[in-house]
Amino acid sequence: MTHLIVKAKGKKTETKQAIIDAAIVLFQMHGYNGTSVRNIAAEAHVNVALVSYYFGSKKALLEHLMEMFFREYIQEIEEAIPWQNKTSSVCECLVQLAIKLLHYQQKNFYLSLLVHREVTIDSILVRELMTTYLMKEKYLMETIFEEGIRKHEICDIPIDLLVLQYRDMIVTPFLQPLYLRKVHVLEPSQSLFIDRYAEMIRTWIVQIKQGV
Amino acid sequence: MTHLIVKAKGKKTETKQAIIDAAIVLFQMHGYNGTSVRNIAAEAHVNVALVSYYFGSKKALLEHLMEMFFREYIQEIEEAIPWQNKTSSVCECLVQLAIKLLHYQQKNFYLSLLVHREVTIDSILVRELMTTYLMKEKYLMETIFEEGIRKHEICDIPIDLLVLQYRDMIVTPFLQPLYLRKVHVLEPSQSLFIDRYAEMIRTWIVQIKQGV
Amino acid sequence: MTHLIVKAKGKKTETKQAIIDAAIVLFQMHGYNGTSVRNIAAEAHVNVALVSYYFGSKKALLEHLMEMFFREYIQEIEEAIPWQNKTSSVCECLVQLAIKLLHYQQKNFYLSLLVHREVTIDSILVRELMTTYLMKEKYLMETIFEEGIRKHEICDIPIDLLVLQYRDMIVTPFLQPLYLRKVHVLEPSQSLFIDRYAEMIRTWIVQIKQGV
Amino acid sequence: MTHLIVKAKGKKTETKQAIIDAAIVLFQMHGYNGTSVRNIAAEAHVNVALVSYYFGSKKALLEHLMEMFFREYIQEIEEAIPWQNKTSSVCECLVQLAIKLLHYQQKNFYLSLLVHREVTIDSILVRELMTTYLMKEKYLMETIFEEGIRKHEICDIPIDLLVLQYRDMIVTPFLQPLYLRKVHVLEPSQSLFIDRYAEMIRTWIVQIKQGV
DNA sequence: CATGAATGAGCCTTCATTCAT
DNA sequence: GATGAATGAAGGCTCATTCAT
Repeated sequence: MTHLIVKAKGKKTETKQAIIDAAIVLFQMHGYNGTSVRNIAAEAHVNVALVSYYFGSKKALLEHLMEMFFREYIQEIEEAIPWQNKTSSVCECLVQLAIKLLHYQQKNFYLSLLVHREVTIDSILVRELMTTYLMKEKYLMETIFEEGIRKHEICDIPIDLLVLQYRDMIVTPFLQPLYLRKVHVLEPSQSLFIDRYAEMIRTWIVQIKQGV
Repeated sequence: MTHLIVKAKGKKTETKQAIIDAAIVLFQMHGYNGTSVRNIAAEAHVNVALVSYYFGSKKALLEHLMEMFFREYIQEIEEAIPWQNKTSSVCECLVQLAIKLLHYQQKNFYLSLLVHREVTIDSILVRELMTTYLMKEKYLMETIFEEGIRKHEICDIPIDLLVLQYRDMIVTPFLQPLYLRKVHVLEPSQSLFIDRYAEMIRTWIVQIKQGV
Repeated sequence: MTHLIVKAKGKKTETKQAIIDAAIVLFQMHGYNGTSVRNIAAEAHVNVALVSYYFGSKKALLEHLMEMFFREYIQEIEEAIPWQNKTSSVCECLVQLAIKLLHYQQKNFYLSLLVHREVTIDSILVRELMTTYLMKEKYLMETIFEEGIRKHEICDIPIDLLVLQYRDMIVTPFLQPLYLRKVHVLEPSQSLFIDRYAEMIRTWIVQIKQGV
Repeated sequence: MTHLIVKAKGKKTETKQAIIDAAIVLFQMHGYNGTSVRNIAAEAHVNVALVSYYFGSKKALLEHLMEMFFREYIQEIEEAIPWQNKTSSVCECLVQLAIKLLHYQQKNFYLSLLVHREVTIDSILVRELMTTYLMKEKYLMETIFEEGIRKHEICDIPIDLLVLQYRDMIVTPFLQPLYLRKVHVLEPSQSLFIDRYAEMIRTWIVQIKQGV
């Protein structure tokens, strides 16, 4: 009896996950509006009606994916704020955070792609995500840079521009992977990529450091 | 007589332009797949069939818009290569080019938005644009940086990463304007924005300059 | 329980059949290109989308109908080849086959009409049907006439022309029923028609018989 | 001045003829409903609006073509009735008429094709053509057969069936040319075809002759 | 005579979703 | 939980025709 329920629940989770995986791949590839619920169901080897059944609607499925992404993304940042790692310098902390976020996005490659692109479109959902997660992201990053400036580790450049540039470098590989791939022959999904790319970020941080 | 001909010709151009304008606004707002030909026709106050009549298909209309954008965009870069402006330094040239491209994108605000986002999706068209225009963009930018390094104006940092970062800063305001607007309270479409943003780019260029 | 399953299955078959019936009537009446999917759906009292749902496309629906017709049509011929009815003469066999085929077409009156007319238009589908079914029809009929000539029952007239003429007589009432109806006041769909028309075929066969 | 008018008129006829020719080819190939006015205009290298201008409507163009065909077709029959050629026998007259009509249709190959197929569809136009031309055709042919029976040249077989069979043989090559071409490897548009095919008709006429 | 822009209706197909089973 | 038939709206596009030039 218990076994049956567990199995049932297992099957439920399995189906739900299959839909999520399929949606991530297809949304990333063809965009939200370019992907049909039937495409997703087919890719997931699942009945069409189950998408509505589990997620309510196609839109709600997208929301679910985006929330998934941002929740963990923000958590990664929170865990990296400097006063939690008192030993290291702020600059080192910025480098480590960048690397963490790059790894997080690489691990969730397709999901990151779709989220970053879809955030580009103005909609109620996106505005909510902006105020909920991206403002928090900005706030947290600002906090780190402020700490760096306070400690005279970092030049006194306007903080918002520092954050903008910093975040940009972290996001770009997963917003324009096709550009990197085709034009720069860089493959953001490859593990070696981050090593090289982090070097660039490190260089940038060195440059904004207070000249000795 | 002449007047009549002009008027007649004007009507065609007028309709075509109305469709283009409407398409730019709507594609930018809801994405290509989120915009219907009927939406465009309605926005342009024009009969639905005229979209097919003038552009062949919705897809061809998008292609037209993208080609429009890139052709002039590349031209702006070509006109800015340093040995055409012998008086100025390479670094100054890079700043001037950045400002030019920011202005070009600001002038074609919605068009830039839609192009940058749509280039994010893998498709035959996008791959063609990549090889036709974006590889040229990269080549031209590389040429400038190479000149800078050759002249010992710029630190010997890997050129591809310099280009990547440089282009990033130029493109971001028009790829993620919503993020800038909502999170950073910056309005990339405002003329004041460029003044401030250019300052950031200038700072970055100062940082990659060969220390004296 | 069984009842429910039967009913469920019945509903699908019911809808599919309604579409088929409606399509036959309308294709026959206004031609394939003169009939819209909406016309068919309306005639079948069924949602428009179900035509695509069950048959994939309007074209595939036509193909389905034609295959339906020809499969059984050829089977009727195969069952009538003389050495399966050893008792009767070849000539009698030809008469019987003609009557069988007339009855088959009369039973599937509208279907026959549409098939024969649509076969008149050059297309990939039609070419396939030609090589798959009509060449087989020709081959089978030739075999019968050959047997008749071998047995000296039938005059030694070129076989291809015999087949052409024979098939013609069988097909015409269902290719030009309007002509028969309006000009000759013959109604090929009436059961009496075949009796009379078969007499004509019988006369023709008597004429090609070896004079005693 | 006169020259100009003549030239203008010549151009008019030229355009009209180009449309007619194009329409015949395309209607024959893809059917009336499968051909668009734009297809015709393109094939004729003529502006779209001119089809409506010269013929009023697409339907009227079809009517024009059909009338064209039937008017001359009937005339061919009228010129062949036996008492106008008193020297020859009725049977020979029937053979000659068949050959004439085959030649007429071969000369107007595509036109014949389209007319015969389009007559297959029930419509007001077709019903009019039936009563105007095809009933006359039947009447004229009956007259000839009656003469043959009266003169004891032809067996006393029901006249309507004789006419049906006779007309059938004449029309079939131009109603089902694809069938003849693909299945029987006969090319009704080739001049040699008629020689062979007429032999078949001759044989048929010999068979319905009063045995001596 | 000829043009081509414009129209509104219609084409076939696909959409996200619902519902009875 | 899962199925697949069913729905009504909307998708992109083509149609025959008109009309100002």
